[in-house]
Amino acid sequence: MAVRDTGAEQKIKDSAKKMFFSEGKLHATTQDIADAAGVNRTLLNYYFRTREILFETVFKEAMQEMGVKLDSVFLSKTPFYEKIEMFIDVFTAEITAYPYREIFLITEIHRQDVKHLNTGPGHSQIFKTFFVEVQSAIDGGILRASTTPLNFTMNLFSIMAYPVIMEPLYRNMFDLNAEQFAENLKTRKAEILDMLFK
Amino acid sequence: MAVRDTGAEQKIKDSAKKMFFSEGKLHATTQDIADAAGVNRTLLNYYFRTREILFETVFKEAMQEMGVKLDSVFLSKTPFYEKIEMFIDVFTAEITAYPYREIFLITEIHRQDVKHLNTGPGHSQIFKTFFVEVQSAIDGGILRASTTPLNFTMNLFSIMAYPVIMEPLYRNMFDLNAEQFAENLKTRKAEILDMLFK
DNA sequence: CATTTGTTTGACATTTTAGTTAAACAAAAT
DNA sequence: ATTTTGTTTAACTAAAATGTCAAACAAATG
Repeated sequence: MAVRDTGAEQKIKDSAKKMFFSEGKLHATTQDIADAAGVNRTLLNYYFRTREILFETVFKEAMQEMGVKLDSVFLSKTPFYEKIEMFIDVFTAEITAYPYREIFLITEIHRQDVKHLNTGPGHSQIFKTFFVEVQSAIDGGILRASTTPLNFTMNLFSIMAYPVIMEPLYRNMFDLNAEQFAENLKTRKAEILDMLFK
Repeated sequence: MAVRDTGAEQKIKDSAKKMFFSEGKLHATTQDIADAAGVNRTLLNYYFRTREILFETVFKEAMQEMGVKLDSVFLSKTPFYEKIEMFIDVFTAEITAYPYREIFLITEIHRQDVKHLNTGPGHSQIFKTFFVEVQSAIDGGILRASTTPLNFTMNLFSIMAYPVIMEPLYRNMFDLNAEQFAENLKTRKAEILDMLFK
């Protein structure tokens, strides 16, 4: 049978991911997405039936991509400090590419009718395992005694993600241009490690 | 002249603030807002002319309210550590009441046409003053030498705001119910202070 | 080269949303 | 009691956005 695959379907998904997750255009319409992809809007319906399904598809793909990458870090047998370093590197790459992905999820969850909120089930177990490791680091004196695995993990996510998301606001508040802000972000890995570890 | 003021205008603003800033319903329509306020949708147009103006109005009000509160902290003559404690208390109250306010701003900024992005001008100067204070704390050995005023401030914002915003996702990822999550948030002030200060 | 199969388009229908208008209404002032 | 002024509503218009459909198209297959 003839399988042509001119790449339109992929172009649409890439375009949607870029608008939603990279550019933060949470109100993008199907027309916006089609235009950015350089295809006719009807193709969105041809490939994905409805706009909702397109949303689900790209979101699930994005979450799964991240899941795979984070798992490769969390499940590795590296010593704790090096593991966190790896995590920072991987997560920084993710958040830089898709700073608004989680925000997209949250706003979709909060929309009138919640249909596709699943972040994937297996995650909870992986974090339980990771939390044991963090607890060992606390008990072993590598981390501050005042922290907990949950707080440690949330802090880590927060410190890496939030500044990237808030860039437009922070640049205004702190009077920084794009270069200055980008330059500062680079200095943060060392800072984060120093802050989290004792 | 007859000034009746049945409170509809205020009800609309409160309803909009609640939907956008508290509940994170960034896609709320004028009908949604009117319904939640218990008024006829036409009243939104009567009082605010357009939906855009309503957005601007509630956002400016919300930012100004926060500005006043933060200024009262930043400009107070309290010693540095106590000042940060005050800040955490004030900001926690703010972020609990309006967790999605800044996210709303960011998504509006990223919308096709950027019209009302002004966060207010005076802020930049206030932060410059605060940054001097932070630098003194670094020089005085109260804060880690590896930090900078900018990083210290962004970390503070991040750690407080992000977990609240991400609650629906984190509860899923970490398998927590609403009570467990709320309980944990309460433990964070001590943790944050311990992490930020040497 | 005709057929099959998947792809793409334009035209249309439907739904949703924002904005307008004129009239009804209610309370205060004259 | 009537006028004035501000408030509220229903009905309507206009625009924007989603979804459907039939026909055109292009490449591989027989």
